[in-house]
Amino acid sequence: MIIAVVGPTGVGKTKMAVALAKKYGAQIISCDSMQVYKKLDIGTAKVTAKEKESIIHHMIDICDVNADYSVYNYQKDARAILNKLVASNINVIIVGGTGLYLKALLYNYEFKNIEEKRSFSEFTNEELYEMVLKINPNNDIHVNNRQRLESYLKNHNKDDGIKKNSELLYNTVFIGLTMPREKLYNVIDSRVDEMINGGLLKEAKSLYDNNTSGKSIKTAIAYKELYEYFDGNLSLDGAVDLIKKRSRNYAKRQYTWFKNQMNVKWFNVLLNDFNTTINEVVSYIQIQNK
RNA sequence: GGCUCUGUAGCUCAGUCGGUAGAGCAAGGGACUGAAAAUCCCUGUGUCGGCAGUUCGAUUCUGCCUGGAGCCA
Repeated sequence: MIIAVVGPTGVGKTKMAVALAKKYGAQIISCDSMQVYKKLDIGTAKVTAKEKESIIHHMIDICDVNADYSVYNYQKDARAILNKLVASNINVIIVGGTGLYLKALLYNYEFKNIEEKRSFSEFTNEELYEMVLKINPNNDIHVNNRQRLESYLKNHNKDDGIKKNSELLYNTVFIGLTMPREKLYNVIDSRVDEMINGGLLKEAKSLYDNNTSGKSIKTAIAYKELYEYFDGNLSLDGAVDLIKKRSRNYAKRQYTWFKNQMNVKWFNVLLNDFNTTINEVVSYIQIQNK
């Protein structure tokens, strides 16, 4: 049995995953693009040893903060684990908020091995767009989306359109956790405050002092803003507000993905009565497995 | 008390030489195959502080009232 627990940041996915893992004797595979990195603990809301409740968690702390980890690596690594667990008849709970990683793990996404790393810095957006159009006349990547245009040009192999109908490869029950938007935003805001009070500044400062500056730092919300603060470009309050804002924006994007990319059954999370939510989810899973 | 500036979208502000307004951010929706906690797309009617005057017509000019900021006493 494979269960995927999805939803925006801050809804309680970690807690739900552990509860379900205990219930079904399952192991957990994390599906989070930032929790794969070591040393990014507080800011990524990584599960603590205590929260794990001795459930086995995979795909957390698997690479160096300075490493360049991507969906390509994730798919390879996570599938290896998933296949092994499935073969051993062990139940699996996949939890995480990184939609693309989840999809790459469970659907027929295919990535090529890239040898040469081409640079496209000499081209304008329009030129890149034309280049993509030549390869794929049905291209629907927007001209302004340079990042994706470059990515397409780097990764496509002649005559194969990157886009394929995505097909689910593993029989999976998708559980989505949600709550009213306003409530979620309040939870996110106060969670950021808790992180700050819980040692996030110290964690980020020690990375900063060690000149840690990989892709992870540039991408991860909280770290990139605190680096701006350490550099003197932002006040502490300004940085904290930015972290909150970007976390909220991120949560909204997560909803868009999970609502439209996969068939998710949504459950409203009751903050003061999480057990009720757990029971609802469990009874839904029971029905699905009949 | 006097002088000056100011009150326009949830926020910061533009603007209309008089014909009822527009950006950024927020917010909402969407896309997504190697940065994905990323990147990008779409969506802007709001008594233009209140009342009155001038005018065919005022958010725009004038007067008064009122909220805010500063300077002088």
